[in-house]
Amino acid sequence: MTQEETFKALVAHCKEYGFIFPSSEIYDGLAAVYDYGQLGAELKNNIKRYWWLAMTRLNENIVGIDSCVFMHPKTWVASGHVAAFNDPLIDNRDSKKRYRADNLIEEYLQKIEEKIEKEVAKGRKRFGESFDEAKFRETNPNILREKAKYDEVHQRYLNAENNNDLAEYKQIILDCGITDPISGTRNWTDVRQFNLMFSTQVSNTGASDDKIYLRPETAQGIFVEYLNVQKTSRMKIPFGIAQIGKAFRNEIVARQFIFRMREFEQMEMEFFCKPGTEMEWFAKWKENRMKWHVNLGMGAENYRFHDHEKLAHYANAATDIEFNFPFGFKELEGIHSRTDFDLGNHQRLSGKKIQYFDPETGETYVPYCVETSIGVDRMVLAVLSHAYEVQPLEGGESRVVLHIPAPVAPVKVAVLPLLKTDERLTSKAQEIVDILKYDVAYQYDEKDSIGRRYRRQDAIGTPFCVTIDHETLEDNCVTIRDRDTMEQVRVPIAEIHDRLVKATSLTNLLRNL
RNA sequence: GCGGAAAUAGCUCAGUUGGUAGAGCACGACCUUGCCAAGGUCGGGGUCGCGAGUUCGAGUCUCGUUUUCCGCUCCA
Repeated sequence: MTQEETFKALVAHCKEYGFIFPSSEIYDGLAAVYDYGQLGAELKNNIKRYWWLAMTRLNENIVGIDSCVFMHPKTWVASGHVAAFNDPLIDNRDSKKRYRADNLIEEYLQKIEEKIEKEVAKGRKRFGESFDEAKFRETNPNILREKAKYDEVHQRYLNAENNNDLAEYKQIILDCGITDPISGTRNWTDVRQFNLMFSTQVSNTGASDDKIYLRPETAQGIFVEYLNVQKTSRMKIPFGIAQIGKAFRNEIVARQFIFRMREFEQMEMEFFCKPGTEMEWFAKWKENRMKWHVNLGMGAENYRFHDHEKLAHYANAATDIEFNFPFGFKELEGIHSRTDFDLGNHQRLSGKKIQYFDPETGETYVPYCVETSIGVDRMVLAVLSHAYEVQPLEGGESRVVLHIPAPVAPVKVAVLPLLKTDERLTSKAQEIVDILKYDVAYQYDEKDSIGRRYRRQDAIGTPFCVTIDHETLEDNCVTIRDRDTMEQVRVPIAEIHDRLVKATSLTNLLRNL
């Protein structure tokens, strides 16, 4: 299978076995929205737990919070989201290219200015020393014509911008005869606003400006709670605040399964430090985060850093951790040095002092911030796409197996009586379930042949199968079958609890960090 | 958003020139079997994505629409 076919097979597999479903499928689905099923939810929760414990328990100076999707509208003015993502866009049907409508008009105006300057230059050449530029500009008919055109279009453009009048943008483009620089045609679509942020309104204010946004990132929840957390936790710089939560972005094109969804989940940590030390922390968190990823055991060669050359409006250093997805190396996590951009802007807009008094040096400053930001859904996709294998077996057969790292696998162990018709075996199996169920996610299965049951567990990534056979009744031992090697070992029932907990809990993963 | 392709049972698919919707797997019951997807019998499950149109008659032809995939585009 090609990588593309494998990816399609994975998507189908996720649906068939209850990991991930297209949302609202009975109504034909909703584009780029997916629901997590019974197994996907367990997998996702385990991944979140791994991150949360690695952040908040392994670092004494990091605490976790849970802030709301709804935030005061000024938040998004402070963060720069309102200003940065309101572009009116237009497509040319012939070249299939998309442009910012305002840029097209500005370029047109610029060309008029150039024409005027050209005319002025001509006049200067013609009249030489005696050239009166000011008078020439006021009297030359060519210039006056261009100037009038410029003023009219400019005024309409400003009005359109102020009123956010999309139809007027298009009318200006049509009236000015602006053509596509590539196709040279005027075959334009309507102008559309692609605002990144979803909005809704709170209805109890009665005001006309009661629009609020669904947060496009969880980070701002951390920034606006910075003062509360810093004071109540008695944290001293440097310290961090972690959060897991939903975020919403109205992507123009949301595709590639759960890689880019309009509703998604983030795990973000903002680490506050003294200005001037941010590059040290940036380097430390790069290393720390990469270690967290590689520690999952999916192969260090499948990760790489990608440093940003073009920096976002808030950053003075930025890198991505990319993962080798079936469709290539793509961003899995971002690590940004955000300076004091966010806290500084919140201080300015809220009028609240967001400053830290350093008791050791006696300095007062707005802390700098290093952010680690990872998409939970992308992490789920990384795990699933790495885990999926159609493995050839002896005799020309094959099995579909998910090599999910045991500590994040949705089901850790399957308890299987060899025969369902022998009550001694099924009751023994129930005893084993009772031993395991408080600490280990399990499935009990007595249906179909033992081989078929093993394959079913392989398909959902269960790392271990415990099988109860007739010998068990004699020697109180069971076999534990390994998902990846398909090998079996015989183990006393008294040992299985500790053995399985050790092999599947997050604890050992965390110990290696 | 533009262009191309696709949509039939839970899954993978077949369905002839337009003429009574099928297979395998899966699912349920029973029989047989028992360590890597065994066999048998019986059974449940589909307004053929949705909506119009053409036609005596549409899974099949036409148009629209939704969703998915691919390419472009976008992605603090």
